[in-house]
Amino acid sequence: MGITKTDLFTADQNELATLAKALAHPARIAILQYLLRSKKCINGTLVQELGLAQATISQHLRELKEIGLIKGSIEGVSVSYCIHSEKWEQVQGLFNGLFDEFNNSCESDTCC
Amino acid sequence: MGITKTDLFTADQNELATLAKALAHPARIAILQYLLRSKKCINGTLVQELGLAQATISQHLRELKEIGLIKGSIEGVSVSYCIHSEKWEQVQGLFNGLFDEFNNSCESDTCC
DNA sequence: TTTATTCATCGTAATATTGCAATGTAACTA
DNA sequence: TAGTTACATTGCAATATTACGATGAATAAA
Repeated sequence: MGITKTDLFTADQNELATLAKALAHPARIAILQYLLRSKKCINGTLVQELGLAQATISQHLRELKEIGLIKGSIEGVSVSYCIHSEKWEQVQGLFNGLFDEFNNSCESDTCC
Repeated sequence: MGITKTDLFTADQNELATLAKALAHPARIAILQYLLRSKKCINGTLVQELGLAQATISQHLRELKEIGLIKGSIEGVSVSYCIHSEKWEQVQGLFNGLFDEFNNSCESDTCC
């Protein structure tokens, strides 16, 4: 049915899945990496950088913005995007929470 | 067109996106957490635990297996799944690589 | 051998995602 | 004001995902 049954899961599970979905496209990974390295970016630069159409980039930027991973501020004619630090730290925390469950349960003893 | 232009991106970007996609569903997060906590699991238990149909769970398990995050071994009538440790560590490494770019570039100075 | 159990696979319906051309909108410029 | 620039939004086509009933395959028990 193409619709996820979110009511079956915990808030954390849904949040983690939603964040993972935001990262689940190489263009969005590339945008985030570009942002992390150059502090900020604009749509036009990314069109040159990534080779996708302007409309497509804009759509990916909107997704990242809706999730809260990035924020954009108008600078004259163009829009400057940058990482949303607080959210980014929260994301790191959630993923590390998952990874820690592995490190705490599996690394020491022989599981499977 | 519903098809990702993977050729525009690096291997790492595509790999990270593919892994994120595997985590981009709360049922798969729940399965992984259950596995991390109880070392192993079988389809039937997850049906009870998650409340999704058996066919649906099987499909999610297959996705996780195809990516390499888990592995399954036949135990009589049932199939026992468990975390694939090596792959899991690799995943951790890739995500941490992304997170580190943030920690190295943003945390110290005032970016945006 | 028949029956039950457990999981995988198939087929299908509903919905979501990806990508882009075309168009809309807001701000700067002459 | 008219034109230009930089993005956003809309509308659409192609493809992917999610979910589940029905069915298939393999093992164990009677």
